[in-house]
Amino acid sequence: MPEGHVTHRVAGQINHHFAGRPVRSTSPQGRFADDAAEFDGRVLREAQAFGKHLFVAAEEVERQVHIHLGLLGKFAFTGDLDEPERGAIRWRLQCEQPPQTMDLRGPNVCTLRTPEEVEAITGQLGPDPLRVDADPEVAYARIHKTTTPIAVLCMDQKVFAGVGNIYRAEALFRHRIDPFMPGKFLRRAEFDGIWSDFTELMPLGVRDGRIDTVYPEHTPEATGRAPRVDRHGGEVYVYRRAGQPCLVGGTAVSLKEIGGRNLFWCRTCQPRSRRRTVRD
DNA sequence: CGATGATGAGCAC
DNA sequence: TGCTCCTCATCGC
Repeated sequence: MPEGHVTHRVAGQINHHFAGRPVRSTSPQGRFADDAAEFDGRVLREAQAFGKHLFVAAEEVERQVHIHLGLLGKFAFTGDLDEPERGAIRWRLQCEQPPQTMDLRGPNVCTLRTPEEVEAITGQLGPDPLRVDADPEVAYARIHKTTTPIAVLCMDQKVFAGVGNIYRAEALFRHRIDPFMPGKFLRRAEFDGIWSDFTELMPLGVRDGRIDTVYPEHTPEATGRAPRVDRHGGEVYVYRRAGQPCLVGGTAVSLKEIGGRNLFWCRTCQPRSRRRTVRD
């Protein structure tokens, strides 16, 4: 479940359940065993998310656990200290009081990083809409000087940290932006719309644990349509709705692979723009 | 460039 | 039963 809202949500859960408490740290699967042992018996200090990257610090340990979920990684929290070791658990974190078990499976990255390495990783990232210190001007400057399509830029972690396939498709739809528009031709108002969508929608994703992007007038309750059924659970306009009617105009939603990822958009609501030569 | 791999839920067939 | 996938580093051509 890996867009930035998941990482930030998990950071909150780790802090809630483990921060300030001594932990058991193991790697039932074995691949993280030596590193996990460094945290074993320590007091957990803090988990922090930067985009899709998660860092966990413990007292008296210089290095931090660095986790990137990739496409498949998942966290599972339970209040059961005897939770069966089902599947390949890369990292298991437990505390006694109150009882809590956290299991991490299938991450792209799970390793210890020195403070210098942590800084190098976070320094590569663009502004994260879920962090209060995020500076959107950094993202605008990068978009403003390239001919790369805006749909690709929205997924570039050096432009927006934490944004993934769903939020990019939905933000572009909500602002009726042609996904193939070169970044340098994006209008300032369009950029502001994208950024404000990320800063409004992603915190809702952190809070609810699902991605909802439809305006009140397009919800199932407002229109009488059936709720969406998909693994991600949220109400969206175009993501993974290829061939189905657009919720606004009825046009079949389009799908095209671009940059190795599936892009969903509506050709009617997000028409190919007239040639643009001047930014405003 | 494209292929590969971490891994398992959810859904189509 | 099999395919997809909210990702991205790495490898080979």
